[in-house]
Amino acid sequence: MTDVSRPAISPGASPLFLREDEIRRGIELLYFGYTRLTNAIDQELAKQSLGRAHHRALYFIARQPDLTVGELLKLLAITKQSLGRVLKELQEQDFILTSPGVVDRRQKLLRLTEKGAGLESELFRQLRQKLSSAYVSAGQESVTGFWHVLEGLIPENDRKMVFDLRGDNG
Amino acid sequence: MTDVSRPAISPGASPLFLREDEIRRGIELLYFGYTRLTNAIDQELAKQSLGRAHHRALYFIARQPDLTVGELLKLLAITKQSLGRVLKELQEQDFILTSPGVVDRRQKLLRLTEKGAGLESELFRQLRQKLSSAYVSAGQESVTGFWHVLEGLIPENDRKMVFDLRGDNG
DNA sequence: CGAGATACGTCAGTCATGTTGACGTATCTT
DNA sequence: AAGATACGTCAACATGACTGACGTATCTCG
Repeated sequence: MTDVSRPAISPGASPLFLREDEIRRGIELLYFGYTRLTNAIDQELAKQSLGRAHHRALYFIARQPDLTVGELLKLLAITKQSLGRVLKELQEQDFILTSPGVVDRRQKLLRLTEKGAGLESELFRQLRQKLSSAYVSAGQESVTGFWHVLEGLIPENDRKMVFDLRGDNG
Repeated sequence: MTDVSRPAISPGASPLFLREDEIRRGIELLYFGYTRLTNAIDQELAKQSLGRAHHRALYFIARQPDLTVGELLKLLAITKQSLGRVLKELQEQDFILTSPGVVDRRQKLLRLTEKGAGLESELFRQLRQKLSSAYVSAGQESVTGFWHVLEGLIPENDRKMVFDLRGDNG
């Protein structure tokens, strides 16, 4: 313990030894990065008189066609009343369509119309532009680090839900 | 072009060639990671009858004591009417105090009271818990990658503002 | 000095998105 | 047949954003 220039405990041994500034930097970058990414599509959404809430629904339905209302509720973590309004508006404007569940007829399966798929892919295109330029400027190794840290922010109980978005379809 | 199983151009050569799945993964992790991190302090805020908007103001004032209203407006990117309400409530509940600008008396300098500093540090403690456990589980190299990608999401024009939060004070 | 720009505040109305609570109906499970 | 589940819906309300208009104090500069 004669060398005071470094902690006796190796960096990263425990969360308690992380410097405050590293945490604040993460908080700030997450805040600005997230808001700037989502800003990227606000104009396009406004053209269709839609908001962020509509986009989130649209996104997950695109990601998992024939998603049920219950599954979407879990992903969005909002009340069914809130989601109901959003889905109603999306349906009225012909962005989504629904069908009764095949195995369980109480369920309602959600799917994009052609119009909905067109909008979603335009919105995705704009998000991809921003995100891939960030990926490219940071480099592939940074990208996997980016993923790993974010995965660590998701509580154990929610991880399966998030990971299940990948793999079982496109 | 006889091998359709891989693109002819090497991965990462240009943003256009990034696989859709890598982009969707980023969008989803950013969404879930960000919301789960911010969820971490909702209960504590509710105890004080405050919301997320109050926390954001509190956070930046803690980060840059004697911040002006105009600077805070740029950081938050909301209207002065919205911010006005938030600051008024924070002041009424004795979390912040203001003083006229020294060099320019039109300005209003914002600063935390002792009570405000206490609350901010408790909220920070909870955010740090979540974020440092993510940092530790991902490893230091992942953390720098995480930072680099997020920096790439912030438009050139905004970067100085974000980077200036560091360095000139704690 | 005086005109205009700037920093900040404020009144008034609106919108988007979330909440709680209560109830109704169809369908599935046992 | 009874109860659980999936979904819908009515009503009231909270939060945090917005636009537009206007007022005051202070600074800057010709």
